[in-house]
Amino acid sequence: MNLSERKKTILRAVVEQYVQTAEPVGSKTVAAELGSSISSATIRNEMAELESLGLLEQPHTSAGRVPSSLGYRIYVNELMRRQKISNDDAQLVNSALKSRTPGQAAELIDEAGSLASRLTTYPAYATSAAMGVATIVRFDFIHIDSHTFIIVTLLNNDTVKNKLIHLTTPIAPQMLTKLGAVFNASFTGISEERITPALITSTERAVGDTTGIVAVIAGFTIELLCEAKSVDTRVTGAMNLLSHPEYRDIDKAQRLISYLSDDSELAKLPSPDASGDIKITIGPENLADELRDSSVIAVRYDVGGDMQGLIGVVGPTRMEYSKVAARLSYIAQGLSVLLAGGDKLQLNPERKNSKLGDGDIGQG
Amino acid sequence: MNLSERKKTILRAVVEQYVQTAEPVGSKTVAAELGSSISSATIRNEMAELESLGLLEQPHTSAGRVPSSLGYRIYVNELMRRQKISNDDAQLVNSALKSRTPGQAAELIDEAGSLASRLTTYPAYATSAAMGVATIVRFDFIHIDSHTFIIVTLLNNDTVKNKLIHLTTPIAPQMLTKLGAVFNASFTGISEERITPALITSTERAVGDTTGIVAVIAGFTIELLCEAKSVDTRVTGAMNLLSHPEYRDIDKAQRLISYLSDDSELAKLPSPDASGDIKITIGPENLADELRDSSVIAVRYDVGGDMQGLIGVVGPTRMEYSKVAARLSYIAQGLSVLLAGGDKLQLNPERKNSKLGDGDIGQG
DNA sequence: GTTTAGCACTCGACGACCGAGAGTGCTAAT
DNA sequence: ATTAGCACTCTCGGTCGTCGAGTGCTAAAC
Repeated sequence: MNLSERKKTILRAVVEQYVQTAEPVGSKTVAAELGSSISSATIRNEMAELESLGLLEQPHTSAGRVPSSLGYRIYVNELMRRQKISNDDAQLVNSALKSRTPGQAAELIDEAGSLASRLTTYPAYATSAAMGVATIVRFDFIHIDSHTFIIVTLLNNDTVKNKLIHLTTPIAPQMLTKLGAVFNASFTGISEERITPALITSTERAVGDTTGIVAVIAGFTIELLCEAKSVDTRVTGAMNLLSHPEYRDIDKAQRLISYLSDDSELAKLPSPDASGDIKITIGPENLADELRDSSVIAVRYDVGGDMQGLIGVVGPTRMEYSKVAARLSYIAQGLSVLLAGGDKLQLNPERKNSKLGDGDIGQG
Repeated sequence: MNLSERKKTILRAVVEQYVQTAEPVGSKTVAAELGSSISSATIRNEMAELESLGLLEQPHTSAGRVPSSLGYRIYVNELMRRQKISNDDAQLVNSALKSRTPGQAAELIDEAGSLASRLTTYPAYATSAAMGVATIVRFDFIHIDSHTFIIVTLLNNDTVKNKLIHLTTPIAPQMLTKLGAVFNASFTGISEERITPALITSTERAVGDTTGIVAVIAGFTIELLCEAKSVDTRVTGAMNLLSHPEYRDIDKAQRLISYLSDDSELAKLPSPDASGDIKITIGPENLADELRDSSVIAVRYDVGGDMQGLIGVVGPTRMEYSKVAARLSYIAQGLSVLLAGGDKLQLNPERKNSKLGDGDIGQG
């Protein structure tokens, strides 16, 4: 959109003022804002033109102007000044993320979501990092007693999953050893859909299993791999909505909140194309009807390999886009570093209570 | 409280009517309700007496009556008719609880909380079953490669926890074996506070550890045991509040919601004394100021041994106490059965995809 | 003595009305 | 092209009066 420099200045002033006060802004206010280099009358003319261009709207005659969603779009694309996250907030993010024990990816992501919602005062959503293809790297079967053993599996994303199995019929330790050998030979490095009934039957024959234990372990494996592949989305701080005037209408707030609690809908939320990218969708740009007068800001974080996730917030179109974007990116960046950086344990004989990964996240 | 039969009938009618309509109920309405066996004038007199007894209140002259919290108390103690859960709802609970893979206690409890909130339309809270004393039954260390190994621990509540450790300095498989022997000898069967620095130092000396690896494993153990002992409370369906007229006032709703998001406050919520018991606290009976005009219904579930948990809902004093209590008990009962019933795996060569525990919950 | 019909009274809810104030668009002067 | 001035418009907040639900009281009926 080709706007005169003055129109841009005015549009920016209107947006920024409105974002702060949530009330239609009039020509006089803008004039004051702009240091009275131009009179309110001139601004009135300009604002009328901006309105006919579809960038501003009037709630009613004799009210000030409010940015239209197109207006916000122009603002976001061309007018917005990039903001840096404040030191205090950066500190907060760093310490919150680091307080989580590494290796607990899911919790780390939850924490990131909660941070996002606290730092922006909007509901936040975070999806767990999904991996392209999940496989098992290694199986171990730990014999506890004649009726009990533990399955321990190491996945290709460096997480360990286990399951305690109680049996009604006894199982011999030798059988477990045999199972271990066979599973490590045939079930490692393959994706979930390659664990076929045929594979299971042939494995049963190989170890001479007539009890169905092979099928149970295989079933557990499939479950694990599915779970590792699936993204699940968590929403935090939904009630933050209530503190914003556009959601004073309880029904409106409730509609949005219930939309946000629907996992299948959540999956359709906009997502940026590249890592670190910020995707902003404003009002009617959103596909979902429920988001027609809300905006969504999402950033992507990557975790080496082909794992990646999303973290974003939902709020009124009247949003501090710049601030929110800065904070989200910072959190996403921190997540990437912590998740990808690995949690190599630096042993240190001096210290008694070794704590993990003290690397800095580094500000962006 | 000694009330004439007629007063009881009237009080019950007022409570039940008010619970349904959320509007002050007048003498005429009660008369209609009671099949016009008594006139509205008589009821007016009775209601005036009930008011002077402190069981009813008038929002203002010339409005109908509303139960006072004392009124609700009498209703709950003496007047309420026990309700049974509907078949549909019982079905819903059964299938929802059973859909969770057993052994995942935390998820099961989450599901129970979510059920409670859906079935009652109020925010629900559920605490994980806490065990009196947590100890480790067994350690296993799985050697992956020279710099990596897995800690697998079996706790006395039959859960398995693991952690993947990446080292910057190599570790020999023999060392792991030695560690296994020592940890199983000295760190099993003891509670967290008995893992002292002295014990750690002596263990380090016993295995000849100069790298601090013993301290790391001990630290992990302490963390685990603390985690196992701690109860954590989850709240679900907080936004359900919004659909009830007493929380139309956004600020009021927000106050309560933010109260419910405070873990330390949550711990103070009322809890029943015995398993299966239902504890109902009405309005000002609640200790917390934020709950002064809300009611809390909580039921306890037990899981063998000394593990137990809580599941409850928070809502306006104008609550369908009977219905809510019935549903909560049913859910708690289901939880108890599923959690305590153990998840013995019945092997069955016929079936390919063995599923677990199909026992019925049984209606109560 | 208890119950009931009748009636005057009270008080909040709802809608109409009105003035104040903010902001606009237009016109004419700079 | 900009600006001062002005008439006009529309919302917001307050006041006022009506309406209706519900009460308490009194007196009659059972």
